[in-house]
Amino acid sequence: MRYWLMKSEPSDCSIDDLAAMPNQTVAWYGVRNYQARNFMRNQMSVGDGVLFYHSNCKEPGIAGIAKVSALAYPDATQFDSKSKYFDPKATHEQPRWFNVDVQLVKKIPLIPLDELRRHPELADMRTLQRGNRLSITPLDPAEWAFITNRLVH
DNA sequence: GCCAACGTTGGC
DNA sequence: GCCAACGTTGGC
Repeated sequence: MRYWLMKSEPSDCSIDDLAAMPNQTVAWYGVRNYQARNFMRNQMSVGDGVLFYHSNCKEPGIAGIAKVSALAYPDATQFDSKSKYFDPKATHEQPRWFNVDVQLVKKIPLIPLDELRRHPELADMRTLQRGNRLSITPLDPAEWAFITNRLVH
């Protein structure tokens, strides 16, 4: 059992969009960064905890709790020439990109980024580090516990 | 819209 | 394998 923070642009898929999906589940397609892909493909298990983070928006922060609901499988958009995520170098025999499914556990009152930054317990969180751009980052169990027990109201 | 930071690409 | 150029991310 591991814990993750996963960024989503609300203009693309917000917490409310996730809540409106069938089974409140979304395929986390479109990741085109090898480190983030490797986290999904090599390390994620069904049941892993996910903090659903709104990025690149007016109020960045944690918008909900979710979980991994399906192991990584080939990202369908890499084969779709009409998709902006199309990858001509990917084949069905040798897929390059993978995604897990993420299912909503609960929407929470937004925990803004500046609040996360105020807590010394979270000083080492990868997402808060200078220059970090990874859309998927692992969380320490202690960080997960602090956020879900202390910051979620 | 700016721009710092960082990943990727491709010529050599 | 180096590294400059370029593209993207994402907070502000």
